Amino acid sequence: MTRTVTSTERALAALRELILRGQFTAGARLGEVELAERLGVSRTPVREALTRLAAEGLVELVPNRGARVASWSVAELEGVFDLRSALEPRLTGLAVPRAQPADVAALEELAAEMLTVGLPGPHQDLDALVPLNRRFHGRLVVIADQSALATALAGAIHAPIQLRNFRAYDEASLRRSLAHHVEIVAAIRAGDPTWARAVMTAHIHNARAVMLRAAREQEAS
Amino acid sequence: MTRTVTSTERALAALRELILRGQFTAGARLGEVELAERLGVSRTPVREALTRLAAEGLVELVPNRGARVASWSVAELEGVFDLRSALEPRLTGLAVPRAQPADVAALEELAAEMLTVGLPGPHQDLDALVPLNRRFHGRLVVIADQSALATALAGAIHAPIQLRNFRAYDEASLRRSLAHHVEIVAAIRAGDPTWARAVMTAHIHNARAVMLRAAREQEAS
DNA sequence: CAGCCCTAGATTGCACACAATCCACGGGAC
DNA sequence: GTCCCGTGGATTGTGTGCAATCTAGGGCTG
Repeated sequence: MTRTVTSTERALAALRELILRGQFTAGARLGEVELAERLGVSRTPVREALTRLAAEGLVELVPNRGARVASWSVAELEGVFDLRSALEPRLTGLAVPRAQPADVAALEELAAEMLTVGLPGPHQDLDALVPLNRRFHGRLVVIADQSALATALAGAIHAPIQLRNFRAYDEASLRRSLAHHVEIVAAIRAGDPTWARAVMTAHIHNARAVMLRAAREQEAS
Repeated sequence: MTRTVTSTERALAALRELILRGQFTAGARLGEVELAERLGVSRTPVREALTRLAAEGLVELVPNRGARVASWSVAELEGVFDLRSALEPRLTGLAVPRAQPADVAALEELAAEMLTVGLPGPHQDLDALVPLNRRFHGRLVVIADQSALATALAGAIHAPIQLRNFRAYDEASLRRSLAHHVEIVAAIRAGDPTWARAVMTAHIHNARAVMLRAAREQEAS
């Protein structure tokens, strides 16, 4: 009894993955016919996928002029990180009392794996860090089980995709970021929401500093 | 040079207005053909309007089973108000230094008008309160000019539409709510973001208490 | 009589064709 | 040379028909 999946869903998932993986440069035009051919469906599901991605904030939709991959100015990025720092610590705090042992184990494994591929050494692979990071933060959202918060966050977490790799991080910031994940797991294991919230706040502000620096450099060029 | 509007936009605006005005009961089925006839367009723009409204959180979209007017459980409502109390005071604080004299005047007029139609007396008209309230909060969003925050809020502000009239308010709560609007304008005029944030926080928690009580009663029935 | 299957009607999902709109590129006027 | 305007090609917007899917109801089986 495999649930049949509609073309729209496939197009949506495929497109989101393409964008998140950075297959398009920020601001790149997304022609409907081109995407339709590339994904092997007609324009109709492509259009629907595009409007949904626009709602997620991944693409920008201009009437009569089609879709572009979303991009953010430095000012907008500041707003986005401001938002994240309001929402994500709160979400983390809510997740603490709800986390099951399986959740903690999963988070712990993700955090450990990120240490492996994130730190300098033979296993370093900064690109592998991106999906792991997404899964870590995504898991927290699932645990918290707050649909309103989740949808509100969805629009914000995708924002820094244009600086989507971790190459923007200097080594000190990267080590901090990886350590934060581990510490968040520790706080959850200890059942201490205040601790978890605090670390998440630091985590986001650390990322904010890195991203804004990178965005400023990029904007200056 | 009147900007031509697409059928989708008209359908979107019309549908949103219908839902917000409470022309449908919460959970009501929204058939595509029925809406298409009612709005005088084909199914295509209706479908697109529905997906966009789903993104706004006004309708729920189930694959192969169409659209329904969104509804919220008590638990979800709690989450929504939690979210609003995190975002809207912050937004209000950001709006304070940005408000122009014209903005303050507009807010003041709205607050005054709400007093007129809200308080018991010959001019009382609780239904007229709804759009005024929307305009007041919407104006604050415009003034703050924070697109990320605005989109995050958009999903939350529509939530209580099923209890969309102000009849759920007991008189004390209603008086408080109306007074809050006036006081927010005073705080903005004084250029005091802390004051504005505080009143907005109180405003939302006041609404939260009313709405949750109403929702519980409704759910119990 | 309860439960299951199967069919019929209704509804959504998708593709395609045509209409409306936009954008780039020349040609002309000043 | 610069600006304006018109035209052609490309792209998005919309209508419609058909396929896929769901839901309700009746008849069959145990």
